Amino acid sequence: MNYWLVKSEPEDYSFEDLQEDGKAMWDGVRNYAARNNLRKMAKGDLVLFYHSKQGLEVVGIARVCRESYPDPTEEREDWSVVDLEPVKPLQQSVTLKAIKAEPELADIALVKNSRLSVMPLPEAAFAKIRDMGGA
DNA sequence: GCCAACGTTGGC
DNA sequence: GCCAACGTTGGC
Repeated sequence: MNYWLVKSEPEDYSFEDLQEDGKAMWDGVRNYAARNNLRKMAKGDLVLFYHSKQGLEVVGIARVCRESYPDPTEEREDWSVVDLEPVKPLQQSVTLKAIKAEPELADIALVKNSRLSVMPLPEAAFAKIRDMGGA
């Protein structure tokens, strides 16, 4: 089991949207590092859902319900998608500020590389943020 | 709205 | 293969 974090602008697609939809095809990733991370996801892996731009906080937990497959909206280029389903929202969202205030989270990509939209998380970091969120 | 950080493109 | 120019992301 691996752990991940994905970003989405809530104006574009929020965790609430994922809950309403029941599942979502995670398309639109156009960054090779992020794509390669998508491709390493396995069914059942857990994913923290982060709201970028507005919110700047981890708001919920999702799960990979379909492993990576070629992006059906893209015919010419080699991009990938996965399907995600909601697991549950955090009781309280965990802000970027709170994450940055935790020394043990100082090395995660969310802090180190603010532009990466799909990133792996060490299990300990996943557990820490989940616990901070009361889930 | 600004701009730093990062990734990509393309000329050489 | 290098690197300057450009475009995009996302925190502030």
